[in-house]
Amino acid sequence: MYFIDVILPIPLKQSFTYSVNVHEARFLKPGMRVAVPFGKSKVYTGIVFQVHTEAPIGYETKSIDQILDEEPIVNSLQLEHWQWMASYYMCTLGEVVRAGLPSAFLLESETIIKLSATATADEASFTDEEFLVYEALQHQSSLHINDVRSILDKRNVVKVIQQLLLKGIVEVEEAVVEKYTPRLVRYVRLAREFSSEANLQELLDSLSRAPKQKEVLMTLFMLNAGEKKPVSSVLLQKKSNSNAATLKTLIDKGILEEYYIHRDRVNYAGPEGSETKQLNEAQEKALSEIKESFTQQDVTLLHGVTSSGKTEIYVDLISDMLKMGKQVLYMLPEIALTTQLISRLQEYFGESISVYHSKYTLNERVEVWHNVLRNKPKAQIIIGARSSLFLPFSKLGLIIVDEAHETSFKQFSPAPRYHARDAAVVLGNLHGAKTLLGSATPSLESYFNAKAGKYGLVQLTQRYGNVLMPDIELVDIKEKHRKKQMNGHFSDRLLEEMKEVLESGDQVILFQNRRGFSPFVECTTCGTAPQCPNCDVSLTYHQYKNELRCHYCGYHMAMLISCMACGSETLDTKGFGTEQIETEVRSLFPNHEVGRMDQDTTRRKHAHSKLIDAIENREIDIIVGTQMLAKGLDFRNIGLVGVMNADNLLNFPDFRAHERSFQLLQQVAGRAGRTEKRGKVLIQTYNPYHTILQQLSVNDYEGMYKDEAEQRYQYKYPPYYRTIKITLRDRNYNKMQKSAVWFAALLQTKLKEHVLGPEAPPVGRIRNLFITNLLVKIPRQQSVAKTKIFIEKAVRSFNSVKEFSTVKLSIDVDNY
DNA sequence: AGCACGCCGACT
DNA sequence: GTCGGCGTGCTC
Repeated sequence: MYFIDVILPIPLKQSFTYSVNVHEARFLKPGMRVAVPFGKSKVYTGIVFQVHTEAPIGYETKSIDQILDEEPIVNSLQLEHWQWMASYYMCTLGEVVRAGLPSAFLLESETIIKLSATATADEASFTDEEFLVYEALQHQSSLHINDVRSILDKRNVVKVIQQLLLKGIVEVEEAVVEKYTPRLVRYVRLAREFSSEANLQELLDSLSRAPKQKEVLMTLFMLNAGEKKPVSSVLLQKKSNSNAATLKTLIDKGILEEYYIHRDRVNYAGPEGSETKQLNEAQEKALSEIKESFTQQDVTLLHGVTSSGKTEIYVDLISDMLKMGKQVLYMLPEIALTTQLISRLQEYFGESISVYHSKYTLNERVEVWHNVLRNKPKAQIIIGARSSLFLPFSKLGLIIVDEAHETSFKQFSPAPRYHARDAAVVLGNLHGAKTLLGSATPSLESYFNAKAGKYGLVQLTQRYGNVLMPDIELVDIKEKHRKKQMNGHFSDRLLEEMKEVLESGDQVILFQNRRGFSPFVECTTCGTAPQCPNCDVSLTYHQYKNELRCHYCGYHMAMLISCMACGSETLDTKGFGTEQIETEVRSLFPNHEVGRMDQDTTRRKHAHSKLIDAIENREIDIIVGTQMLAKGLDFRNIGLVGVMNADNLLNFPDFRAHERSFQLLQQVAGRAGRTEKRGKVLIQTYNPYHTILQQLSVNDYEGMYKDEAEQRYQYKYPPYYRTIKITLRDRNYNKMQKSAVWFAALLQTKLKEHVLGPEAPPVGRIRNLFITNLLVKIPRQQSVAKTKIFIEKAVRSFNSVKEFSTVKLSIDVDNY
């Protein structure tokens, strides 16, 4: 007897054992996919974890339905990495698999019903609902569960289907559908029988009265003569000025043959092999320091100010790796994955690059996966967001984590709640590869690790081409308000500078941080703001659709005409987001083009790049935007950056608010003055004497680091203490509260004062679930691994309490 | 997590 | 009297 342990993409700790026959056992290898029956009626796709002969005790194994791969699609290094991830981030392997595999690899089980072949319908015996389904099947050969749901207009349709099954009217078919369909390109060639000279001549003669067809053939010969490349039907049509009909006639006559070749969707046909830019002295020095550091350390932090030319250094390191035949992973925060950077790298490496992130379609992602798996030439360098760390690399030599301080490298939900920067370091170790963390404003943790000697540290303090650091000016808007020198949200200083820059023909960026300060609607009579019915938040106002929307659950409604509480029509939109700034700018500068860049305006797939193009082509003079503006964009003619209000950033209730503000503001500032002129940055604030703003204005990262580190030490926060956040959610507030208190008490038996909470989060209810948090702090000298084992044990106890069975518990390791 | 099974309130 | 609510237990 042979068995396989299968990882299913579900949040259950165990792996599942199925029986296989001897042939299957010989064929199957870890990393292949199998379709297996699960529970009463489901079919899941799982990954084979191991093949063995030990019969499990306590239950009967089921046998597998189907083997889905010829070769493993997941290699052993990945499995090892994924196991680390599951254990470190306290989640299941199944959850890691679900996050790691393109969803097209995880086939879905879909219940499909069909009219039974032997059906002898006794329509009189039908209930109304049964009749509706029966009737629908007269028009459609098969129905999906969801179709039945919409036909009957209710969720629970299984009973109806069961009745129909019982009566022998319908049959149920459990079908596993392969979602991935490779894109095929049609090519044509001359049929073999005409390959001889004589036959060909005869053929051409026979076509003397079909000039169009002859023309097509002549074009085909011409194309073939040039290069020995296959000729696609599209190309042939175009070159010969013919149409699909002519081509079809030739194929039907048997003169041409059509054939299909699978073509990768993701391909680039740009110029290739540009010479590496000559590095300047500072870059050369940094490069050799990095190389030196890599002889001692596996991880090196490159701290280089904005536009110091980090990318050129990366390019150098990457070419070294390619020469050694190693793969390179270049990770970026999703938001920075702009065409700008990608095309820049393509100039150097051309076709060796593949891109991988969530905006790509399922098919594209499957293709990149296969290319990496087979170590294809075009998959030597992968540029991707955090999920690219799951790709089937076999000989990774270097991982670059660019903008390594970005918090979007951390996944917060669903599980696995991993930090891609940290997971990359582990992945690097597994491959014996080096990891380079690049940042203009390193996170405190990384800088701390570098200072402590855990990582190498290389600094680059000069901007490329001796461009000066921007001149940062703080504007006290408290005073400006007092002196009545404000025009809406604009101080006189900001307006002055804007005018000057616009007159000189340069562009202006206005930065408005929206976070925690979205526009909402308030009744000026009674002060009521419309609330989301499912979450504890005010609905936010979206001007472009004139509707109210909840950011947490997606609930939306048309904008109200009168107040729901008092009925008066004195509704006012409060708070200012980018929309309002945009409106104000338009009326202040009616002769200039204004563009807005935020989630609303860039939601559609190409909206983002269109906007960037418009800015680069200087079709837009003033750009109003959110954080999006700060990341990975490289504009040439920004004379001024205005920060509308720095305070809502600084006052954010999080222990990293100061660090984040510094990082964000410095990045925004870095957008200014990338050419010969020195850029100007104006920061409007109610509190110009704030230490962070002062440090920012003189570009004092080191000072900021010292102050912040001191604070973290004082208040027992990372990097000095590690933290694990535990979240409890339930529909019932009291149950949620009670369970949290119970669980906190259990944790405290061992972890004592290092268990904080329960504490309600800023938004205490989302999607009708009440939420509370516990925080476990782990001092340096305490074992993180042991603490996790203890927490896991506590979770098991928690789950065995019946009263708490509906409470949802989730764990976030390193929740920062 | 899904999903089925099973036991109590609000309607035809 | 049924439909459908959601508590409970299970998945190889």
